[in-house]
Amino acid sequence: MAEERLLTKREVVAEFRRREILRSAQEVFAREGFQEATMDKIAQNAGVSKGTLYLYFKNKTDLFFQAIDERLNEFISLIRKSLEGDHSPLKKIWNVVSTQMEFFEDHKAFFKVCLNIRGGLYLEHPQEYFERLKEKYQPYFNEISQVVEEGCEQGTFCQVEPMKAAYLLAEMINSLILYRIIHETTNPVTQDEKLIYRVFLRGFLKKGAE
Amino acid sequence: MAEERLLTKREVVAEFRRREILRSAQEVFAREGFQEATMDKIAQNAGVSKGTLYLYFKNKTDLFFQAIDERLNEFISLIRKSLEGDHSPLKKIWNVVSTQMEFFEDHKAFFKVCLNIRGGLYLEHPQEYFERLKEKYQPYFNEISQVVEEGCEQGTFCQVEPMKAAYLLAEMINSLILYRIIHETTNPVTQDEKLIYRVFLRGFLKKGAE
DNA sequence: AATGTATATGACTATTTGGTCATTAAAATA
DNA sequence: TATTTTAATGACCAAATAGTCATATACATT
Repeated sequence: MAEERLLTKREVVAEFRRREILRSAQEVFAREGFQEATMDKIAQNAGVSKGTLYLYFKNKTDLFFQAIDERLNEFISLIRKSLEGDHSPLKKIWNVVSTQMEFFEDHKAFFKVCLNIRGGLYLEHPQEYFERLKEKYQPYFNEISQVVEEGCEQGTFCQVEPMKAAYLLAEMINSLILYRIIHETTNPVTQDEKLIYRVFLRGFLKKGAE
Repeated sequence: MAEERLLTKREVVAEFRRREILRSAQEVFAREGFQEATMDKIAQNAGVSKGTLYLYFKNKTDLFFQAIDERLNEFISLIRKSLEGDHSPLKKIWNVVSTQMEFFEDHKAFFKVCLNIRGGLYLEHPQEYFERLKEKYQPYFNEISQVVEEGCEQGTFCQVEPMKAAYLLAEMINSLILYRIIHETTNPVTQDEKLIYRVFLRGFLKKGAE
C-alpha cells in the first residue's frame, strides 16, 4: 500500500479556502462582470479578508481566469463525454447541440461571462491570458470540426471547411441561448435544440444522405 | 425664401469639434475597449484638451454610446437600403448577408466593440444605455424577421418563429466574421457569404420551393 | 477699438481600488 | 507546554483616472 500521508489540518483548510474563494469569485464575476467585481466584494462574499485572496491567487486577472477555467473544464469534458463511442456524425452533432444548450441553460451567468471574454476582455486583458483561454476552448472546436470531417468522409455531409462549420454551429447555439436570455424564455430547450439540429443538418447534409 | 441665418464661425467650429471628438472616440474605443480608452487618450487623439470633451459630452459613457450610435445608424440604414424594393425573400436574405458581412469586413474594430457591448458592457453600464442600444438594434432584427415572415406567407420558407430565425441568421454571420478575425483570413468574403446563404436557406426553405 | 460673452485649457481634486505588509492568530513541532 | 513556522488580517499605500473649475483665449457685438 502506498504511503499516503494524511493531510494536515492546514492543508485541508487551505484547500477549502481555495475552493471557497473560487466559488465566490465565480459568483461575483458572473453577477457583476470583471470591472465591477472588486477584490473586496469577492473577499467579503467568500468570508475572508482581501489579503487572503492574494495568498491563493497572484492577482485579480489570475483569479478571474482560474474561476472561468473550472467551469470551462466542466463544459469541455461534458462535450467530450457526449462524443465518446462510435455514434454516427449525425448523432454526435445532436449530442453537441443538446449538451451545450442544456449546459448554458443551467449556467446563464457563466454564458454571459463567456460572451464578455470573447467580446471585450481580449481588448482589455494581457494577451497572454486570452491566448491561454483560446487554447482551452480549442478542443471544443476541434471536436466539432472532427465530427464534420467524419461526416464528409463518410459522404453524409457535403464538402465544407470543417472549422467554419464548427464556428457556425457554435454560434447558432449561442444565438438561441442569447435569444432565451434576452426574451426571458422559459419553455423547454428541446424545441430550440431541435431547431438548430434541423437547420444545421439541412445546411450541410448531402442530398440524399440519411 | 426662408431666412437662413448663416452659421457663425463659432457654430462651425463647434460642429467640427464635435465631429472630431466623435471620430477620435470611435478610434480609441475600437482599439482599446471601454476601460482602457481614457478620456485623456481620446482628447489627445482628437487634438483637444480633456475639459473640452465635457463641453460636448456629458460623461464618458455618454461619449461612448454616441460614438457607437453613429456607426450603428450607418449599419442599420445600409441594411434598410438593401431591403428596399420588392425583391423576393430569397433575394432579401442574400442582401442582408452580403451587406452585413461586407460592412463588418470593413469595420472589424467596430465589430469587436459590438461584441464587447453585447457580452460585457451590459453587466457594467447603466441599464438605461443598454436598453437604448437594444432599441437601436431592434429594427435590424425586425427587418430580418419580417423577411422571414414574408417567406413563410408566400410558402417559400417553412413555418418557424421569425425572430428566432433572425437571431440565427445574425449570429451565423457573426460567427464567420469572428472566424475571419481570429484566423486573420483575407480571402474574399463572397465565399463566406455564399456559405451562410446556402446553410440558412437550406435550413429554412420549404421542400420543393425555389 | 472696447466691451462682453462663449469656449478652451489643463492643473487639480476626489474617489476608487488593486495590491502590500507589519501585526496578530493559529497550528505544527519539539 | 514552549517554540517555531505558517496563515490571516485589514489598515494602508500608490496609481489611475473621471470629472471640475479658475483662468486664459478667441470670438461676437456695439
